[in-house]
Amino acid sequence: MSDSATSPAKLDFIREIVATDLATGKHDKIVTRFPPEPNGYLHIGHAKSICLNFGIAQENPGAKCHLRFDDTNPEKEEEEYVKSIEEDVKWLGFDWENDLYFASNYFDFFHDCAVHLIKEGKAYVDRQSLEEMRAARGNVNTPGTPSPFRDLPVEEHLDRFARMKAGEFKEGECVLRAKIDLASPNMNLRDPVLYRIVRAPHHNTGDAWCIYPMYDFAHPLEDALEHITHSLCTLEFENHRPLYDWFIHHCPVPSKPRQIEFARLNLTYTVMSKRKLLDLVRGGYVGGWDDPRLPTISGLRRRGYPAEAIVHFCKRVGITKFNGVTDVALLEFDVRDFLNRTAPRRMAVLDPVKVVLENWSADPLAAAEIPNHPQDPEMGVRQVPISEEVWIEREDFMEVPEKKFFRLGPDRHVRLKGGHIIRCTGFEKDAAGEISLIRAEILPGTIGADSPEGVVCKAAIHWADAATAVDAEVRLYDRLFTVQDPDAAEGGFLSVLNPDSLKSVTAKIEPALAAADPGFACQFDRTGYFVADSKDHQPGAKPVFNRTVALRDSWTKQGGR
RNA sequence: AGCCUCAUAGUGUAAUGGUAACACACCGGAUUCUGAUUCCGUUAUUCUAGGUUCGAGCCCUAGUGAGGCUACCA
Repeated sequence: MSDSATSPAKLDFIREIVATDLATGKHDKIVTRFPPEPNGYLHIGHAKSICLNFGIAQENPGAKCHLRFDDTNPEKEEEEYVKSIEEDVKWLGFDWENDLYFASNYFDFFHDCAVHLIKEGKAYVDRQSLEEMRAARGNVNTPGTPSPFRDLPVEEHLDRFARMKAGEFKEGECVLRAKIDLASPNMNLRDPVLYRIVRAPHHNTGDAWCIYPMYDFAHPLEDALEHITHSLCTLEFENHRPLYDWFIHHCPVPSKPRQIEFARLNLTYTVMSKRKLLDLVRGGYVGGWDDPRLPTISGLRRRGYPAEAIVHFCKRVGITKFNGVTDVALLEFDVRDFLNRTAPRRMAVLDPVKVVLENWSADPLAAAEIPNHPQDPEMGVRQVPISEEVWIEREDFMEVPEKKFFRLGPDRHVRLKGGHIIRCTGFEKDAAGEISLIRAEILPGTIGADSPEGVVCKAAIHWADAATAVDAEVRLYDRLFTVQDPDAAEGGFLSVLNPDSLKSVTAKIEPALAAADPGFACQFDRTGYFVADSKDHQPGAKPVFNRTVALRDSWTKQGGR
């Protein structure tokens, strides 16, 4: 991976700003942060943000990136999510070192800032109902109208806020709002809510608090407290920036971070909404957050996607303000590219048909010596047992070969990869008309040798020795969704779940593959490779893959993507 | 509708105001004991209309199109 995408030559607009701030002396040390809310598992979209924030920290001497949990809403957040997020960030290869923070540890500071704003006459406790507030906010065409509580004396708001904190009110009875501009064309500035009452245990602070700060209020304060220099977030927060700056300006904060927005990652055929992923998990449509059909980091990990490939992909898609949809083929290219270079090969037959080598004794071979990687000799070779009966892929034989079919058929030759060239001498069918047995003869002396004069052998196929192959459950994964915009489909996104996203077959796998991992199962995805799904999906698990399915796609030229 | 943001091959991105390029995808060819990989090649791009300028993808104006905002979520 040493192409231009990873070289420092190109700077995206955010890195450009960082470089300028360094050059002009505005900052001498850069601090970024990745601030997930622990309300679900991380997905490939988060990976883009992680690579950006931690990437900038890695690229600039003395810079660092914090991992901060933005846990200001106790109703949605759980400890399980905190753990999974830490694990996923680490797995991607990033390190926050000692800079692990929780917004919930700043609750006292947020509260002090709120009191400060009230004293300054810039915040007030509103006792209107939710509906009243909504109506009074107006809409994009009509300005809002002031709450009757807006201009009560400061002391009264101070008292009221203290009683909110003390738990004297019910949920929804009152909120603390900033006093900004009810006529602003930017709805975010129409006296946004700062604090609301939530009676729910917090994963970190328990029941110490019954009032919780809103994102718009808390986030700039969190950034300032941690001396974040560049607070990078997605485009939907553009309209929130004036508010972000307002809080930085009016609260007693120790630094002045700058919010910069970039486009979130959208992938074709991929649902990235946390809400929808939650629905899939809770509804039992998938096996869990780490189901390999999900675009979660943990799902991709189980699917066999290497972290390096994901990171490289994130660098390649770049950082802009253009909200587009990236073809998932770009991601798959990186996965293929990485696996192709690093994964040792093994053979497995997914849809086996037995071949009897009738003249086996003419040139018997105890074990075929097969390279672990076709281009990398350093990966060595392995001995694959072979005997007079082998399994081959059903689709590697055609009773009546098509024009461009190069593999086995009646009286045709094919190479058993690493072994002999064989010639088909006959076949049997079962009652259903399916091929049940293929008869063949080996061509003695063809191991490690070119085809003899006059023998046409244009393909090498994979196989498994019938005597030693192990039966293994192989799961075939395809995309979970069949269209790229599930919302557009009738009946919501669940109606476009791909029924073929998961199939299971019993395959014949070579002993070396079976021995690699006792909990072994195989997966196939459209990247075209088998990858190991060790059941405990250890970060270090080495994927292995076989060519079979890699070729299936191009053989059939199936569209369907 | 008001405000904010964005607009470069099919997709994602590059290009101090100076020859529009890279990757993926596609198509064609060569090599190949994986129809993979590798290698070579083809096709195709600045939303529209004005303006500034010797010169505009870049600056200005208007239009068009797309996304965001009208939560006691983040």
